[in-house]
Amino acid sequence: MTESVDDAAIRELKEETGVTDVFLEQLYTFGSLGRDPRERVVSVAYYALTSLQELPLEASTDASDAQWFELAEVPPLGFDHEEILQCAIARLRNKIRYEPIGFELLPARFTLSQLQRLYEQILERELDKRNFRKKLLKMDLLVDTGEKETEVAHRAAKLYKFDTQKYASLKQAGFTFEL
Amino acid sequence: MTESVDDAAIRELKEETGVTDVFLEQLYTFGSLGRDPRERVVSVAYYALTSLQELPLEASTDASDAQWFELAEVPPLGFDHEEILQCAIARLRNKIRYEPIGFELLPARFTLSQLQRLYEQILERELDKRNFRKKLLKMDLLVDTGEKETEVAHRAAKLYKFDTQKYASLKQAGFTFEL
DNA sequence: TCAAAAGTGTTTTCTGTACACCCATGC
DNA sequence: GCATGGGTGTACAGAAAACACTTTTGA
Repeated sequence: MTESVDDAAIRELKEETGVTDVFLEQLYTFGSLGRDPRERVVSVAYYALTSLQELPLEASTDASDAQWFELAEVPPLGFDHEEILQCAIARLRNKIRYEPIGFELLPARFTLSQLQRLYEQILERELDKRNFRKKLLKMDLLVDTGEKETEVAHRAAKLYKFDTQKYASLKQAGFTFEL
Repeated sequence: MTESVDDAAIRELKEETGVTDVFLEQLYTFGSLGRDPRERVVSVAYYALTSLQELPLEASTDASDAQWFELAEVPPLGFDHEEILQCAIARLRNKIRYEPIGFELLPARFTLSQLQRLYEQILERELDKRNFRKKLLKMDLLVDTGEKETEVAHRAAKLYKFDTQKYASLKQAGFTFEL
């Protein structure tokens, strides 16, 4: 009674996974009859995006019931939770095409190849390396941090970060991020 | 307890406005504290699209509290209902660009000019007549009904209808409607 | 010196945009 | 015959797509 639905989502995410300060957005409200055979339940589902590399330690190591799975390896889920998951994936696939949410799934500094692999996995198709770089760099929303990868057994790639401020002001002015 | 949230939306819409059998979609769930100062309320909002021309008679004439307004003439709304309305408009503006929901706001048979005016009003910018027609007809989703407008004081325009079947199968095959 | 991924330009094709006039109809 | 909106094609520019080799680095 004293907590907004958004705040409840933030709290639950933290309690179950230890994850805080990430992209979190309301997904959909599931309200069909019989989704839980025990009683009538309406669920306001949320989804969060974060980078595995930036998970808080406790999230990956503590002994809670929550675990991380590769999408292809998610075990059978209870109730209508498979439907909810598919709904979230559909949202991500749509949204990533016209909003820069891909960056939420990467560390703050990332290489262009990481970014490209991310898009390829989510969109489930291959992208041309040169065209991909051309397009993204032309938007002028990626900042070269001057740093490079370390501990790789090949030529080290430049690390970029996403210019959130600049995106916000461009968006204000009617610009649409589009891949 | 015995009605799904979707069904409740369908029922409410009918009770308040007499409108049935229209596009109806869940919009967003509003769950902040204090949205209703009297008590804690979580609202699952829905929005519907229909053509004024196809409204059932009782909807426009009966003496219920519900009324139709031009968007620019909506009076001050209670609680956070202004926010909800803006959310619906934002959804419509986004969605109309990549899904064929504009047709939900027109009669089953419509002219290309009607369609263009609709898009211009929702997107709030002018479109070029020739380019608009070229693009839409090229998608091959509009069927010429062979009929024409009547009772107009100028050359009568062809009436088209949207090919829902064809769109469904194209969509299946990966096609995306885009304006 | 080899393996592995980083990085880089040009050409061709397609798509979007700009633009102006004749046509049909009712009054 | 005139006012009103219906209907049509072309030229140009910018974006998307196709495509292959050299560079850097650690092992």
